[in-house]
Amino acid sequence: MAPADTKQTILDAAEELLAEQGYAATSLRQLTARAGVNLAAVHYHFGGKEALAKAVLARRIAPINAERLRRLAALPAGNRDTAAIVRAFVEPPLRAGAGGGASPGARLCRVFGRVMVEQPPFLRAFLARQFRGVARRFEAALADALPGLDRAATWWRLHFVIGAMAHTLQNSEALSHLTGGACDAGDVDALIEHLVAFATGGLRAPTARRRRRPA
Amino acid sequence: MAPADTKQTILDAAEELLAEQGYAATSLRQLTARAGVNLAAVHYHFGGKEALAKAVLARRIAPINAERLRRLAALPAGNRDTAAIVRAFVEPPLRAGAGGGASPGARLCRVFGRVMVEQPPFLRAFLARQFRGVARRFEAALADALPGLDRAATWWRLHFVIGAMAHTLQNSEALSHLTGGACDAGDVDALIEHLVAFATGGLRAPTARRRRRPA
DNA sequence: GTCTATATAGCGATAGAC
DNA sequence: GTCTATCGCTATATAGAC
Repeated sequence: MAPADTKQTILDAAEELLAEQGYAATSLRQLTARAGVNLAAVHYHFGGKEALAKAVLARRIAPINAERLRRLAALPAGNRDTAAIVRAFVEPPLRAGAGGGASPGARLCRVFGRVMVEQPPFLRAFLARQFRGVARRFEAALADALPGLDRAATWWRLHFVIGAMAHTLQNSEALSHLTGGACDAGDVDALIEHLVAFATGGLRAPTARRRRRPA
Repeated sequence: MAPADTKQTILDAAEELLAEQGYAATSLRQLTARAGVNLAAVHYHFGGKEALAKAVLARRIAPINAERLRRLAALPAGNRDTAAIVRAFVEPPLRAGAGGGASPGARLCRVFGRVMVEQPPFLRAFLARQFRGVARRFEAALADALPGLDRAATWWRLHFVIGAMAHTLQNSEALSHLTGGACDAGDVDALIEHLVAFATGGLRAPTARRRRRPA
């Protein structure tokens, strides 16, 4: 096997297993067995398990976030179209790796949803650094498009959109099964339209007045 | 230590660690050290690590789902108040264990959000069984309240609400930090109002027409 | 019911031959 | 760059004394 291939093979297998099982539950032995490479190759090429996980994430996150910012910047100045902002935010990760639009791509990008919720301690700072700038820019764009919303509400709602997206990246196949196929996890286009419609409606919702605490 | 106390102590420590680290990353040694009990006591009282995890989850999920169904049943017949349905769904888990409403309770119920996304293989069937009935009843209630929505859209949107809730259970402290305290994860009342307003707006949003695939 | 001691297995990581 | 062999450690689980 050519040297460059080994590194890519390890990255691909790691991405697959991280998406399926998460970081803690995936062992390097299982990974190298599936990839058909030697155990020591992981340490030679990446330095260890933690560094490998960061490499897997960086390979996907960087282009996704670049694409998000590119789409956000392409919106007209003074944009008030909330749906367009949502679309710029959720479409790049949902389409990541989905070259064919079918399930193999869906599996590839699930690692994204997985690590967003697992967050092993050593990844927390790494992930926060990767996403903080993008979150700030989208929050600002949403605040401009929705001037009636105070900042706390804007942040909370962006947080909810991220949650809906992450949960979908992670669990949409279970929903396909539960609904007997009525919700098709492989239909990325339909999924995106459903999510954009829902998120836009949620972001535009009137702010609730504070309720009294129930007794 | 009295016998009954040992079992409870183990459950409490397990819940805490599962919430913080997840299933795979938590070892029985770490758990028993924190609980101040012997390693063998876990196997004596529960039979093993997997059975312990199921016991931790069942202790919280059963009363939460019972309370959800109780609140749903308490709504008037022919109910069209989407917000009331959402509230019946999200308030029990968000308030679970939050006796004081402060952060210790928030920590207790995070295990809920954690396992909803981690899903070790042996828990998948267990969790599906715990939640399937509740999900079906709430989907039916939403379909009644929102007759303009087709079934696939109703299921997708319920799925998004679950995602927003799970992500919040799991990560709201990170949001507190990111916003410099403007979003206070310890303020359960405010959180619930934000989530209910967002989810209701998302559920009521007009269904998107199908877009053409981008080139 | 609680403890010590241990069985059995798997882990990440590394040294050193090739 | 790739391999074998292994170190040092931790994991879950259990046997058996008390």
